[in-house]
Amino acid sequence: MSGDAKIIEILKNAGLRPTKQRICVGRLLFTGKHQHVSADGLQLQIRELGQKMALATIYNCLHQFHNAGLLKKVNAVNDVIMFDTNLSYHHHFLNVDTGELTDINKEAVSIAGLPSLPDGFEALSMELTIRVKPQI
Amino acid sequence: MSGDAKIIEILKNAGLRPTKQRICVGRLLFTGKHQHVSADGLQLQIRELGQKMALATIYNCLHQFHNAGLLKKVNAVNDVIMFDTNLSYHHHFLNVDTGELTDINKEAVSIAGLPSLPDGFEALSMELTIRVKPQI
DNA sequence: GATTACTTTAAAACCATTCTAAACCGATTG
DNA sequence: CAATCGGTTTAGAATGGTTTTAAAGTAATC
Repeated sequence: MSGDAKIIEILKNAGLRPTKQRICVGRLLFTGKHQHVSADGLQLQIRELGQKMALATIYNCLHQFHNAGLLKKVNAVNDVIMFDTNLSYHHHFLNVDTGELTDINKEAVSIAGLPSLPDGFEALSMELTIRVKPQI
Repeated sequence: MSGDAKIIEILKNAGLRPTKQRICVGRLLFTGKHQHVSADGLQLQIRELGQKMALATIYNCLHQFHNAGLLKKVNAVNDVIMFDTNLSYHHHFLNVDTGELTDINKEAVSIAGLPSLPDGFEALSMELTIRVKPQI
């Protein structure tokens, strides 16, 4: 697989051994197209490729990728942890029926006049979530 | 308990029978001071009062109060569902270490230029979450 | 090629939440 | 007052996403 070279490069740069499993997950995630994934959803994708991987391994991968700064963690929705391959500052529509997330470009929203932080705290990130549901 | 009259009134207006348990939880929640609570945290408070209540009952209460519009549901944090007695539109600081939420007055932030919703969807609510952590 | 350190895995454990089915009110009626 | 009837509470079991464990497997190093 020629495409794997790029994935292996990404993993090495992140200080992660390019194992078979991490390459497999990386191939699904680092496609250039942003996406929101859960461990469970990934396992389904992997199954569809005719492969199999322990759920624990997928969780490991996702957390390692996250710690390495390759993924963003999105607030849990419906009890499921979601990861985002879009690392840039942006916001989300949240479909409350399905838990599906859709990116909102940061240019589409302007947030002004931020409040001062509580004493002794520093801000890590900020995210606007707009809860939506299908019209009846 | 004279203070209970007000709670019973709230429950009746919401179409809920004023049972011992719902009054107990209501007394803790509808104090006039806004707060963020979880089922588990409430059970601790109740224990400290020398009383006891099944966790399932507390969950029931919280969901019934929420359905009746007496509580807002806040996005789960650290796998725990949080309810907010502050029903007005506002935002939150989220202490990522503890999961603790702090209100941000809506006046403190101005959000402009909202994006158009996906086709066929309607917006339910919107919330800005600023993740913070204690400075080292 | 052997050693060492890290990875993966299946299975068990965990833990917040929900479900179940039985006991328990509390109001209403005869 | 007793019988009844609907909603309510409860302990305990079940659920389901996530994490841990300990053993087997694999990659890197010498």
